[in-house]
Amino acid sequence: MSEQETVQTLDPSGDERAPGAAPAPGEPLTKSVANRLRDMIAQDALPAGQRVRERALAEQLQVSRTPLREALKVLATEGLVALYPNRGAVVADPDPGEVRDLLQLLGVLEALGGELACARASERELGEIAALHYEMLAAYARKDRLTYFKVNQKIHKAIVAASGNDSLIETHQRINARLYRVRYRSNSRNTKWNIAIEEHESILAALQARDGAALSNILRDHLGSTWANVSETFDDGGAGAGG
Amino acid sequence: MSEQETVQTLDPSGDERAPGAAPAPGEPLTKSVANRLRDMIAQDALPAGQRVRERALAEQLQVSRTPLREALKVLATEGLVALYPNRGAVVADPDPGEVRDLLQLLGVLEALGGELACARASERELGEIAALHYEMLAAYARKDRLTYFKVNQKIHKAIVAASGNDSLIETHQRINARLYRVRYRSNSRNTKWNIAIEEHESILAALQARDGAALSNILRDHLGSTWANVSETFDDGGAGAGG
DNA sequence: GATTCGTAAATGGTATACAAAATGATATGG
DNA sequence: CCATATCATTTTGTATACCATTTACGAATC
Repeated sequence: MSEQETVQTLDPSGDERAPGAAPAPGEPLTKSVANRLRDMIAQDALPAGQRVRERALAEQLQVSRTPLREALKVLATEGLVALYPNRGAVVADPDPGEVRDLLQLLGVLEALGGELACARASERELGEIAALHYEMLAAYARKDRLTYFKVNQKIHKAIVAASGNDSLIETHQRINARLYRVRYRSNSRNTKWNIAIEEHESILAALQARDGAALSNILRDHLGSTWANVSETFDDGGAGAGG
Repeated sequence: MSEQETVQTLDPSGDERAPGAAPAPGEPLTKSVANRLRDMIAQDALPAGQRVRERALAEQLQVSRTPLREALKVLATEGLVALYPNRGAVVADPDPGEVRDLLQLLGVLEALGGELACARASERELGEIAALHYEMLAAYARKDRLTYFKVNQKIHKAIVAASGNDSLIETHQRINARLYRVRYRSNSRNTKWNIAIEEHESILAALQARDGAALSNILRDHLGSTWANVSETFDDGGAGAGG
């Protein structure tokens, strides 16, 4: 029960919005449904690899098949589900190689984000990131893995957001969403927690020094460490880890 | 007339496939329609900023509104059209700032692609890229801007493809598609053609030397040059160019 | 003459109905 | 007992119909 409660608060966007069926007025159902599906995937209400039955899900969400199908097309474009012609949709279940590729991609996205953030971020933004950093340290001290994970996500999101590059921000969000579940799973088993903390100290230092080149390198390496952790959570120990 | 003929051969995918209404058997209409819409946008059959009338376009494409609407949702997710609730879809018309952001993003994507390509590309792949390079030089010698543009696109696509990172390849393709029209327009007016050629010589040299770090930097700078050219094609000379 | 309000036409949003394909069960033959 | 073919059921794909919202046009009023 408490497990369910905890998971329900998971939110890849990092924003705290009502997860229930509270459609914004005037908002198209397709968009609302797509948001709800993303949450359901992040929370494992739609587990990876599971087939999606349109009628059943439409009934569950209290909408017709039309907006649900449109939403599934959107999620498929985002890579969160896979569409098989005449055989429906399946929640994406990335294999180790794909996760590795995505993390590599995320690495350069965050590297650019950090570089731009150093050049453009306001003192207000840097202060907020520092605050999140200390929030994260607090969660680490309490060994509160869930809070740590959420705050950690917020930090990386905040750094990229400070870049001011909207296309980068959106792409980063998109790729990150595809990795959300895998990273969440990895977070609950990660044994090299202290290393991640050390790297985050470097991140904050470079950011506050506005050393874009340094931050860029650190962030890329940091995502490399993430792969090292995530790959351990795969049964085969991480096929394709070499490179 | 010849202008139309020329434009009809434009193809952001770089592949030579039939542009007409030749739906693959068993392929969902949504996918087919989405492909056709992408082509129409690339070819200016759907000009940037133009409103999309669902009923008229559905009739023109000989499909019902349902698959067309699903395709529009996909294109909107890709950033090729903008959706306004209850007011329909408009073909995306990126402003200078957005183009600059997209090129910056494309720069790091290609930088990663080049770095990985140096490490992983087969001799066969390197040979093909070299061949494309000389094709490009031929087009340059003939001052054949259209061929130059298409081959240039193929080169960059081939480099990223040689990275072996599927997520990177797809993301690159996605971002590139959003820039296609703007870059095509820029290509036909570009006055610094020789600079681009010189940069491409460096690209090929670094690639053949498998110098990933060098290629990475060159590609990022190359996209910076692209922005320098593209920004000139905006009426205001490129607002937001500073940074 | 300009502006505002009202009405009508058009457009997008959603639901439903129908058609085609795939899945699974069952029966039949080896 | 297993393999295979056939048929019923289920599910997806597409088209159409209906409703809500927006927008354009015109008339009435200030």
